[in-house]
Amino acid sequence: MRNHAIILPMSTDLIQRLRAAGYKITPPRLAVIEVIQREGEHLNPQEILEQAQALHAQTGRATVYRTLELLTQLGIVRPIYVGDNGPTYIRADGAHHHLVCSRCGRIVEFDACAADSMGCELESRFGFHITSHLLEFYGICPQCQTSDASQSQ
Amino acid sequence: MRNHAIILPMSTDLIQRLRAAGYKITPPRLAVIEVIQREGEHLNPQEILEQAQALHAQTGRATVYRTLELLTQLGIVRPIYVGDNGPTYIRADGAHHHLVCSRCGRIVEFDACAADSMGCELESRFGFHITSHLLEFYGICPQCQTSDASQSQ
DNA sequence: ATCACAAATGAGAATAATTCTCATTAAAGC
DNA sequence: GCTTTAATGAGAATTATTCTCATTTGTGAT
Repeated sequence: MRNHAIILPMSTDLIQRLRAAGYKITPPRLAVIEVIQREGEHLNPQEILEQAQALHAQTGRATVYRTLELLTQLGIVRPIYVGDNGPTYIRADGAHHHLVCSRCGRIVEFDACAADSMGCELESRFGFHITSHLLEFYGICPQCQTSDASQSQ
Repeated sequence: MRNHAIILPMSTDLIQRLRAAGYKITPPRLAVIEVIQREGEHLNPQEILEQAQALHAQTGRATVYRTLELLTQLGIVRPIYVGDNGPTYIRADGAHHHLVCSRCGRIVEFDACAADSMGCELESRFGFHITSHLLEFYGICPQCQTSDASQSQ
């Protein structure tokens, strides 16, 4: 039974990176990568499993965890924890900017970010090759400011 | 049996905040707060439990979770996820700046931060009352840059 | 100080999330 | 096509977290 039947219009460069690092190109890995490439942001392991299974039915849960770990190692994806939910995965390039309410968990995303310019300085200062960043501000949202102090969501 | 026996040189203002929000001041809560005040950063729930039990022996695990949730709601502490470990708790004031290696998980902390100035702008733009922030850059550390691509830790 | 009441607690059960184990499969290079 | 070895899926095992419920204990009123 051939599984190559799935025609994935995958970004070939990611496959190259996997292969270059000595990893095999397998249907479950392709499925997970495809899911993240396509749907992208903030999927949790369960959701990634489900969507990967839509592409490659016999994909197992353990393999999804293993693949996410591998892709994280390779700097392709990254777990992110926002609010009180478990991890969700995002592409490890690009930036994420959140405004998080400590009281109700409400999250606002914003764009403009002074951090971009900091990247260069840090690169030379610490020798890191920086690929992305996360900037989160915490505080109390307008709604929670006006309502009673001892409430939730 | 009186449990008030524990003399805690606690910052009274936190007690005030708890009381003001209608919560009772109990030995386990005092113990957890004391642990975080004193030791402060990056303790996980297990460690917080152990240290709280050193202050108030009969403190239960569930209560630690409940107290951490409460303190998070009140904006006193905040869970933080760094590397592949579970949550650890930090005081919700002040800022945290990390440089995280995607490959080996190495973490470098840095100080200077352009984000402070952004806070004001965001406050007026979104109406949040901002109390702290987290800025994390992700990339590859010097050590991992020089070593082979397919390695870990 | 005592009382009444609701909130908070501890113990352990229940659940959910993640990791491990191991026999089987299949990708990659020859 | 054949060999080697990494990768896989299934489910067991483990770990972390939440829930349940009977009991205790702060708190404000008396």
